[in-house]
Amino acid sequence: MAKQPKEQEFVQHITPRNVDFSQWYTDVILQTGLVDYAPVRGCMVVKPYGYAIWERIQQEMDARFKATGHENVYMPMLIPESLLLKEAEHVEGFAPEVAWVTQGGTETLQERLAIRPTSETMFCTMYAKWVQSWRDLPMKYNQWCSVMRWEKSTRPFLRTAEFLWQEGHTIHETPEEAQAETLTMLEVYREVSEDILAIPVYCGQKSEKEKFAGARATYSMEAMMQDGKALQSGTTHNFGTNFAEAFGIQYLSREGKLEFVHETSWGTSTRLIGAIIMTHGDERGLRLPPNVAPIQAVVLPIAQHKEGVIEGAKRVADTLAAVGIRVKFDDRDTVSAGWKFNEWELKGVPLRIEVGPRDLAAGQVMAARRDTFEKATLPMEGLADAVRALLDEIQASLFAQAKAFRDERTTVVHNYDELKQAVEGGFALGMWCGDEACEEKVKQELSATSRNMPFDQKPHGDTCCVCGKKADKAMYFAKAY
RNA sequence: CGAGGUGUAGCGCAGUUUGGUAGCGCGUUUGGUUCGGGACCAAAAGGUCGCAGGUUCAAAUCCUGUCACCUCGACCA
Repeated sequence: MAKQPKEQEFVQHITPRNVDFSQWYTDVILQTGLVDYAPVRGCMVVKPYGYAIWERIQQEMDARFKATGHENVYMPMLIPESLLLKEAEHVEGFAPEVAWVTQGGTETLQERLAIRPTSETMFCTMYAKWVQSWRDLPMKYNQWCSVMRWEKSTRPFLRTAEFLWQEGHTIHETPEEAQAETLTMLEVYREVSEDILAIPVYCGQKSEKEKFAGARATYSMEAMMQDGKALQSGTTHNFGTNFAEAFGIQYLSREGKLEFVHETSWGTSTRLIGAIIMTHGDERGLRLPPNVAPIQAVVLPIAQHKEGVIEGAKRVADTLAAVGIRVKFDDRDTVSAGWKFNEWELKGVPLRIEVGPRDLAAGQVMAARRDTFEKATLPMEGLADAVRALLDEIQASLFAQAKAFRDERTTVVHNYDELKQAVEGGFALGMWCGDEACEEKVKQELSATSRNMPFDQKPHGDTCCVCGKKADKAMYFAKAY
């Protein structure tokens, strides 16, 4: 084989993750072609392979949004300053990182326009116009868009100045409905994270200190990365009537009285891609769970210059594609088979299927798993079912590995010493008195933060793991991205 | 945004201390041989040394500024 392909970068070795996790992450995202750095500070270019993963996440999320009664809309990217100023806590929270448009063409604008850091204010403005009666409620809208936050330090997928996300915004008649919506969407996020991305998460409520600017209550799902740090990978908020009061979103109730609506919002972003990388990746690169992988199986003809091999391998690929498996048929003759093995391993394709002359003669194929590197011969007969079963197994195995890692590094702590030790490379679950001073102390001294308060945890005693005072809530603490 | 580090060919790097013709490996192009885990031989092409100023007869090398990336803090999704 004389010629080599353009995709040269794949030759480079990846820094082992246990040596320098940050460098490993950078190596992986660049070498797998997920993203490239943009000529604009803090911005990333999402390349085809990275965008394909995002499209898979979108498909899974969007189907569940529809199934829970939401519709997609699109709001403008520019928000007049006056709108942004209406909810005091909200402005205060976002002001430091808003980018402004001050000029249109050659004219200086009368009122500057914010490039949306989030769209609560825009949705509220429109909802105030659209709602008249209790019969108009609920309104449950979502939008897929990008937002901009002028961040000081950035990393592709984890924190960038502009990022892709979805933001759901809903308004309801009663506090109970709004609360149910907030928790339902958190459950949708958990399901996508665990069932599709194979990322186990801790769901719970944020502390007062950590909640969203303008929210009455914020909930999050927190995933553990392979360096033991927490990644907040989805949030839902119950605003109560905070924004409704600021924006005058009122309706005539069943009793004929003017009432404020109860509002929620919820979001997940391309940060989830960062979570996939840092949860599953290894020394060879990405490991994509089959349910989110743009390519679930790559079919490689082996010794493809020999007669009938390409045709035989193509039939295998077609068989799998016919039952809906996402297959890539790689018959490039410009690189060796060994080259392709390494390239697809780097890109994290869950299953590699080799079809050579000997396999074709024997009526079988060779299947190699990306998660365990195990190889098995599969008979041609009933191949699609066998491949499906293998993909399911890989999906389950990646989740199990991630969960075992997380559970092993989650420590129940009873006092400050245990807390201190636990947040070095993992999560601490302890009782907390609810005092912000304790969070501040942990942040200052241990550079860890409160993550969330689990719903389903029984208290492990009743003394705060930070100050020792009486406590009635459980709280996860961890260093976080 | 604070402290430290890096920026030289598509990629990875040497050269900078002590200023004096721009180097190496991989990749790329062409020809040939190979082909079940990153092939081999031969020839060739490829760089205003991150960017902008300054010092000097002369700057990759010294000075100033600036941008990007990496590490550790602060802030946040």
